[in-house]
Amino acid sequence: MSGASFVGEYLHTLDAKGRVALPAKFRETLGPKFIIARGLDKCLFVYPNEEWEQVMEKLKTIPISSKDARHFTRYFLSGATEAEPDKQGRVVIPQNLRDYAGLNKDVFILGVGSRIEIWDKSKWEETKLGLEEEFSVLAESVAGI
Amino acid sequence: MSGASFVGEYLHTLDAKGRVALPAKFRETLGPKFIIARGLDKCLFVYPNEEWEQVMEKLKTIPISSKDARHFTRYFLSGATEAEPDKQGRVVIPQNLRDYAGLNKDVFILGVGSRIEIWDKSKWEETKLGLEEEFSVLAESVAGI
DNA sequence: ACTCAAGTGGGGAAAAGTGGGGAGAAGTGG
DNA sequence: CCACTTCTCCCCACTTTTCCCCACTTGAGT
Repeated sequence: MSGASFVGEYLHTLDAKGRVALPAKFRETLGPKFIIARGLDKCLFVYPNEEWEQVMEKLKTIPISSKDARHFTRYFLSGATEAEPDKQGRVVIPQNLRDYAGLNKDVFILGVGSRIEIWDKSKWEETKLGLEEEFSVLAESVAGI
Repeated sequence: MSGASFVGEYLHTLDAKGRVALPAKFRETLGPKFIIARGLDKCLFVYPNEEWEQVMEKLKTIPISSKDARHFTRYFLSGATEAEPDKQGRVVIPQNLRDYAGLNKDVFILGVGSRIEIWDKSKWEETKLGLEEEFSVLAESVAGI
């Protein structure tokens, strides 16, 4: 059932107009319209529409009367954007999202199963170094892989 | 099905006449007429008509016998305005609402799912700073994203 | 070596956002 | 009831941003 399944690591560039080309391999699965939002660990999450619907469903169940919930929803949704790529397969990343993820010229685009992530190059390289060491440890704690 | 779904963050200006341009992306969904009301956390809520109907439905279910409820309803509804944008897509924000939200020249307009919010620039920036730190914590507790 | 697809850069038309003038309606005082 | 002021709203004009399109570069495959 669960639709998309992205994998891979791509190094692309953010041009002067704030655009990045999405990896060709991801385009078909993403479809003509999708969502870019603030993600955990200061990267951006890119969701195909179906995945986004599910996230929205969850958010709707949250009562507006809880202050934490209101704030979370506000922050999360105001930091999201509906994107559609141009003829060359590029999307514009809005300024606020670029700031959030600290994106400079070079960015990594990662396939992470049901979503895609966009990272600043150096930030991902650092993170990755850390992960390499922990990898086997993590594998055990996460699941019985 | 579930109607509107606003996302994004836009920095616009309130001009000398008390007008703001609504983001072009929101206009179609909002339609030609909509409601602006006092919102929670000292910002303004903007609802498309359908969403407003639902809010009204909820209010009706509140027992009039509760004093808190009466006060809330009174305050909430008396501060609401029906707005329709001019040819340029701008709406006038009445003085009482401007006061309530402490709006100055620069305002942020946020898409928050079923509604839009209007914030004074500096107030939202402060609020947002606090939220950035809590984001990962809230993400876990609120939704299993 | 040639071809084709993917990624990158940039120019220019169109749209979005902003500011302000002026006619008409509404409110106020004589 | 009329004259005056004030406020609202409709429209025009300017600026900035967006996005659509064309062209170049690189690298992989045949």
